[in-house]
Amino acid sequence: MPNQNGMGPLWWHGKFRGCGYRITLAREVILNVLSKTEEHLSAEDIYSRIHSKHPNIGLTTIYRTLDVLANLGLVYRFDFGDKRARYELAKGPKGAHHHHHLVCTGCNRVIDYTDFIDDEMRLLQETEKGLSKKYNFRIMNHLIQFYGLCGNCQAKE
Amino acid sequence: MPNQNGMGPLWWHGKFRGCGYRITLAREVILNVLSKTEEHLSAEDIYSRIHSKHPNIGLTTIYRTLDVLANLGLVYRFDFGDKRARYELAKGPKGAHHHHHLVCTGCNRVIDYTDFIDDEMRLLQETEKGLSKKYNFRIMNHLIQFYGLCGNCQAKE
DNA sequence: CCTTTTATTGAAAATGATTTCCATTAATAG
DNA sequence: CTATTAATGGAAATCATTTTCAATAAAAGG
Ligand SMILES: [Mn+2]
Ligand SMILES: [Mn+2]
Ligand SMILES: [Zn+2]
Ligand SMILES: [Zn+2]
Repeated sequence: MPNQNGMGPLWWHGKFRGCGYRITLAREVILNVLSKTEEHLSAEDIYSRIHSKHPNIGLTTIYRTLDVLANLGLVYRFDFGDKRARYELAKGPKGAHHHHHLVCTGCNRVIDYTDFIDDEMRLLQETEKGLSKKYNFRIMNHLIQFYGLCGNCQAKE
Repeated sequence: MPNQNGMGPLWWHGKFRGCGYRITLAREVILNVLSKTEEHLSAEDIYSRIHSKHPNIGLTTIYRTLDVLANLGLVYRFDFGDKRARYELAKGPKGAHHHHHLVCTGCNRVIDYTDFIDDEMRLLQETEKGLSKKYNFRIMNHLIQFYGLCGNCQAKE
């Protein structure tokens, strides 16, 4: 069983090696930051969380690494309307549940929710099946977001 | 009944006036372009479709107008992953059906679909109701997109 | 119509997230 | 340990979108 903590090959090393990618400090550190938060971090967010301990890891590398991770399907990239890409781990070793998002258009807060996810998934699956056939479209992924006002922002109305 | 063709107050004039916005040529023309296409146009797309006939309408105005229209809810703004915002009329006088999108990650083609929309809407409504209560979140809008490969791009695999 | 008020506009400059360049560094195969 | 070449960082470039500001033109009132 692949190690999940201290040393030894981590869960993602295999996938990396298999694709010819090298295991580097920057990549370790970036994945580490992502696996330790519930938030939806931007490239700069990650940079600033890393920078004090690893002043030699540049912002450019963060961008490049996030690109690699997104292509590998290890992270999801989102657009929550604040003009910068935000990322979350697709599925850490913790096995976080699949979820969707509530996005507040007032303050840009993002709430993860898993309620009704089962019904959603069921519908999505039927829909995917139908659409794949009708449009000859191979669906790989989906995005569901609700936009509105969080409690705070409703109060400020 | 508000006029929909040649002259007389158009369907959107009321909404505009009510919000203190003025009716201008640029706005007429931009809404006109949007109402005549099935495509999901970017600001520049609109600019180039207008420019030969109205060389005096600047790109800046297109951006500003699209902002106004989006805020009024007359157009929807989308991010289909090609690094530029794309727009479609929310509901022209033609009363286009509510729909969602299939987005090809290979060639960026976007397909409108309305299949299963009724089931989707039913689920969305229940979900909205549940989420509103649980998270005290007032949902105003939703986004559903499927990502994958269109027929052409599957062939190129 | 004519005048006044002020929203709207265009052109140019600024912005800011993301990318690209390129010389240097370091992961990995042998 | 050495060779190969992917990965990196810093500076410069990109490029969609926004801001600035002086000029223009809707709309309201006569
Ligand atoms: Mn999330
Ligand atoms: Mn559409
Ligand atoms: Zn809020
Ligand atoms: Zn395609």
